[in-house]
Amino acid sequence: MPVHNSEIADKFDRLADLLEIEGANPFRVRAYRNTARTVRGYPRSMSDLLDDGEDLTELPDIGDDLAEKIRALVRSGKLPLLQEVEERIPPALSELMKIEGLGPKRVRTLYNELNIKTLDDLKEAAASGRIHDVSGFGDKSEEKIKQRVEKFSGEKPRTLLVDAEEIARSLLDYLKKAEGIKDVMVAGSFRRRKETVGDLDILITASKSAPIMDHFTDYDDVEEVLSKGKTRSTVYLRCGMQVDLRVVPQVGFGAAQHYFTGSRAHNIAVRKMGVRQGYKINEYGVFKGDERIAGKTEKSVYESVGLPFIPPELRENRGELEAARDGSLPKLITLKDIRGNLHAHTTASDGHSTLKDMAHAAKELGYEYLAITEHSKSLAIASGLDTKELLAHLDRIDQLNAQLDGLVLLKSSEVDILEDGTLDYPDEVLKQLDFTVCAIHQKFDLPRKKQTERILRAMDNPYFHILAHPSGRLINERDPYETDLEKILEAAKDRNCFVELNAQPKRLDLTDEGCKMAREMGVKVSIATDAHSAAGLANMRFGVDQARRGWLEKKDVINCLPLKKLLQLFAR
DNA sequence: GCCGTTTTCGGCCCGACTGTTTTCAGTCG
Repeated sequence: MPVHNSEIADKFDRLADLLEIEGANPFRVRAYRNTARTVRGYPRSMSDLLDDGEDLTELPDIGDDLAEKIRALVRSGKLPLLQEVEERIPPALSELMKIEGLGPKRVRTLYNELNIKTLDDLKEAAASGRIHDVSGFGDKSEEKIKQRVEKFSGEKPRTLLVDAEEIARSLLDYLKKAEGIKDVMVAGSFRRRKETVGDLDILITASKSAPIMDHFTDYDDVEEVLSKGKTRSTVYLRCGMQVDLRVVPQVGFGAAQHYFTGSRAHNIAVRKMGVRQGYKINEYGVFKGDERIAGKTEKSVYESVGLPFIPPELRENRGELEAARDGSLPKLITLKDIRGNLHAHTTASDGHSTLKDMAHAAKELGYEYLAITEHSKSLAIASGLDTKELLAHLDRIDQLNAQLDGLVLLKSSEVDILEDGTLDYPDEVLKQLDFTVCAIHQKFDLPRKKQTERILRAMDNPYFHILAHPSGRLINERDPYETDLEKILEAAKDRNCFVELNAQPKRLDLTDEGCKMAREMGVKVSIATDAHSAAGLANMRFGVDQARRGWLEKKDVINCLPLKKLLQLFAR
């Protein structure tokens, strides 16, 4: 069983927590946290990289020492330094740091003064009123700890982008009614269009800030006000989401947008570039000494360090700064580039809209084509069609096509990839389709090697065209099944197959990193909604957002092609 | 612990808010 990147990252995070509590060199602590972040976000597993003989010191912020620690961890599952530290101080102290308002210093104090080692110890100490006497704590601290330890339920959940949009929309409508407000926008990972959002960062310019802050904390959905100041306030909404609101002067709005859009890693890298040129870049502008030299717009911030504007979706410090520097930023795909949708269901299998309604909805969106991809016979739970039903359905599609003007329905199917890698219809049926969308819907728990081979075998079938939702994950609900994406992409490249970026907000599968990998390997992507209703076709924009995060351009996406060219691609 | 168009040593992003202080440390993003 290979050690996953997430396990490696968790261990380094815990090591950083414990060392921080011990009072270790903060920069060394940061180095471990950087490692955790780098490893967690890396598209290939450390285990694979080592197997391929790659040099881990090529990764950002990883030097000889950390490369060796990762290597040992992958080989043995152990991080000896962490074990050493855990013998010195109680491992559960790192859990305590997850309580809002408790950082390394205060956790250390509570441990030294009251021998608090676990969440239960903390709960008990707060309940029995022992905390407010500790130096540096008081009545308010004790009361907050009491409340927060009560409500604490582990990791903070991240909200799906689609849900965050709904929350943000209501809040923004409300905020816009405040007196003296000029600009309002949501920054942060929301603006970077990340698949999930941790909290909302709202940025406002206004003539006066105090009325805005009052208006904000008066919002109906606010459950708790965490802090409230002149330029920044933070609240929890009833749904559990944290919202940070900042009021910034208009003259530095661009700098503020840049600062609060992040990502942190991107910002730090940009600021370092500024420092090298003798500038200070913060949320108020770009400064040379006391003189503001830029910051009205984001473009001016980038220009100050000699770069072109970088779209928010790329700001993850995954090579966008280097690309910007040598003029090779991708010209990212936009929703307008999409000419059709290659994955949709109707009432014939498990969809909720009729064939006709789906066709009309697609036409409304200005599409040239819509592929009808009902489930295949093995997927009984989704009313998969047997051969006879499929052929009858194809006839209905032909009939409707004869009546349609300006939109072509493509005859396809979401064909199950069976456990042995065969497809769920015989070839003589498959060849009657314009193309196929093939997917795994059962036996999610095969070992990685077997699951990968299953997909490769399926791709050997000349009627295989697009691998649908390549990982099978449902965000926050179901983990991806274990596969070797690089091998799959290699095979797709060899066999002229394609991978889907499923645009359902819960799937967004390929991931952004997966898109980037596909692009780099020369495998083209189909962005498709997997719509189960006419309304579901509108999810395309989430797919495009994710594609942009994955550096995809119009030319990387097959459903940006006109119909004739698209169909040529399917001739394997 | 990492890193280098000032550097193989000496830096490492930086400002707002809170609570407990009595001038600021701790936390957070």
